[in-house]
Amino acid sequence: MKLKFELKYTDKLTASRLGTITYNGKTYETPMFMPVGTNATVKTLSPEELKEIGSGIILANTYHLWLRPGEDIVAHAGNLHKFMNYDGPILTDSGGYQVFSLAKQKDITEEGVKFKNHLNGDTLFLTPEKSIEIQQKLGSDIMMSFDECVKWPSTYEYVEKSVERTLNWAKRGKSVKKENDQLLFGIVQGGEYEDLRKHSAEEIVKMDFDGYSVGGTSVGEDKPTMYKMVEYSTKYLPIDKLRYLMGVGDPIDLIENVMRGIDIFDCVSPTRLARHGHAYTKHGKINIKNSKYKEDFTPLDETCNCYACKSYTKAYIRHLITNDETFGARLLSIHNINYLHRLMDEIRIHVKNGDMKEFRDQFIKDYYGK
RNA sequence: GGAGGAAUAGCGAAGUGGUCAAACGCGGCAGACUGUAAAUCUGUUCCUUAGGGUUCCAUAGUUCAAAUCUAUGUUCCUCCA
Repeated sequence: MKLKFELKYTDKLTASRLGTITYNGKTYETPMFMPVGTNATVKTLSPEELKEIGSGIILANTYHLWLRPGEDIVAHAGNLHKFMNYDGPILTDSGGYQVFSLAKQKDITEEGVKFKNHLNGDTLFLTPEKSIEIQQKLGSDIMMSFDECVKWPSTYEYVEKSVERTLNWAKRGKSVKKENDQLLFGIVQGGEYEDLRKHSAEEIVKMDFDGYSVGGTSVGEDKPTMYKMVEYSTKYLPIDKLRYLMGVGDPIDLIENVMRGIDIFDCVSPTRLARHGHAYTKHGKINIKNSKYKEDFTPLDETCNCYACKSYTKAYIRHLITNDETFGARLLSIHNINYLHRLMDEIRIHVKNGDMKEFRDQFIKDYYGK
């Protein structure tokens, strides 16, 4: 079944938007946060738990599923939905992030990217065509173009070349796409350079993708730079298509970037931080391993409605985490993803109310205590 | 009763004359994490007023210098009776 996006409302004071995604008879509201399940699982959580906390689209990763179990096995299972038992929408990243996190600069050529398989040392070669072919076999609902996620900072000269390469790759990927229900998104790159972002966005829009991503953020840049990168990108994107900011999930960044016209976000933070013992709360991020929680028999966040907060205390979760008990990671993952989903709920209300700036300022006071 | 062996920081364990406040691991205390090579990684962990001070079972020695060598004692382990 095909995923459909409808823009419902645009804020007058900011670039914030409200919309709906319909898929498989269900409607999801945007702006939305998407949990990451790289390896065809949102680490420690079942699909039922994800639905319980209100997850909509979730992510999976082309590169990792290509290596294991292999796209053919997923295809033999039916598709990714059947393989992992998730009937909500699934978005696959193209492997573009692995160009940033795994490849060396010299491994990147016009043709594609050479990887050293971290599992057995094989040399692998991923191209834009190959990435789309794998994603088609995986059967995700939203496929991403294969791009180069450039490290920050990078020189203008390097980013300029990289943008051309990513545009080329987008075209090549699109050319092998079959006519089916899968959507394909283009990705805007261009580093922190306004004219390169503009060029990247305008050219990618000309290719007419089903939606657009802002890439190349959350690679170590400071927040003002990230926000600029987003602004330089979204202002050249068509209003009626979904806009996805890749890899961003810090609570304040969700608010700031909704205000800059983003509809959907993904980030590993809630689940990784959970496994490392951290919880988002109304009053900032806490480290449950800190000894001050040893005898704290209150919930992670008094204002939270999640399963972990309804039934368990900080002291107990601390005990689980310090003993490497998986249940602790699961409780914190439930809590953190739920926190981001509830934050998006609030954001939607404030977009509708037209008071996003006030909401942002109050959030900063509560979260950072200033 | 006899014969061997061992005692090192919170725990385990290296070190067997100077480069030793003492490797390493665990535990403890903190920190980082952004389209997940991440249930991972980093720092720190005798005391300190930051100048130093006090350590390697105890005591007495040898030596310019001892965790390291000697003597005695204490405790523990193994084997034999």
